[in-house]
Amino acid sequence: MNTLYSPSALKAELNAKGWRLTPQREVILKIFQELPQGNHLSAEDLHEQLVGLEQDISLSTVYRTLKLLARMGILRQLELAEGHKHYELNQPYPNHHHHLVCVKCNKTIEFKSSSILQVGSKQAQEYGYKLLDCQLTIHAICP
Amino acid sequence: MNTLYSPSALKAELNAKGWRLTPQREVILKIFQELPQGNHLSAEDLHEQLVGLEQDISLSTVYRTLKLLARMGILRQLELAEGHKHYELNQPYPNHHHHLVCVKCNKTIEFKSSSILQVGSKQAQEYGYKLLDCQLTIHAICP
DNA sequence: TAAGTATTGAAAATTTATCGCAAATAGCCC
DNA sequence: GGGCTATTTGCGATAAATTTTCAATACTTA
Repeated sequence: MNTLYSPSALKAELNAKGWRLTPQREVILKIFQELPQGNHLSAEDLHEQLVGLEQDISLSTVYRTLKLLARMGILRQLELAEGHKHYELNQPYPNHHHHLVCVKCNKTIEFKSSSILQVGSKQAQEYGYKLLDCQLTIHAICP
Repeated sequence: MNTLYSPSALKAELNAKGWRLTPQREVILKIFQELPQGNHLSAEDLHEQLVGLEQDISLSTVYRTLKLLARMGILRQLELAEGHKHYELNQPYPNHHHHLVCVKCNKTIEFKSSSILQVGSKQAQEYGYKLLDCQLTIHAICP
């Protein structure tokens, strides 16, 4: 899984696969890196933030970039109960976490568990897959 | 999590919350109960199966029923990599399983892990949530 | 069995995400 | 640094998935 990405590290990783570092990609990654722990953004959320920052990035590019960064393992795609995908930075071990979601009110609680990442790594390894992300999602109803 | 639902058990569970047992809901649950292990259906898939069975259930009702049964904890909603939601029966312990998904080719492998369900139950309990479902999704790239 | 409310079907509307194409630009080589 | 080429962007159009509206129908309960 990923470590912390400086712009140049991002560039290296992109170029290694024939992709390019663009200002749009850099800005989007920066936003996720500066997002407070526990926050996550949908494509629309992100687009609005960018407009607020006077960074004019089209919605298409937002979608394309989110997909790309998730496929690189830099972002993780969350499927919470909101009906659309959310994204957050895919952080390595000590910050790696999972989600407990109330399907009624959509409230989401983060929690950590070292054993889950172990199970995930082991499974991926067993089948020879390259691990990108590993997330436990608990659907439940809050009191 | 759920046990096996007979039509009358389904009726009881529905009525307890002011909902009704309809032939549509009964047929849809039956289809999932007879689905071979490892299969899962999208709303469209299910609708096609129903048409094939000469069960004329509208697509709206299919969507509504899938959502309802998932919220009751009878079905689980899977977010694999296909771009639309899939559903399967939410089975208790010995059949409870998780998914390893290749984000490139969409191939999905099921695997079991008793420890994950334990982690999930513990977390839900800790916050006083009523557990509906608990699934580990591993995103990875196949060889 | 009748009353009252939940549910259904059909079509329209929304929401979410992708695509095609021309213009812009990052990376690379000299 | 300037030019070449392939990648990326923005825009609008489009597609796909899901929800909503509303009148008609059908469960439940008393």
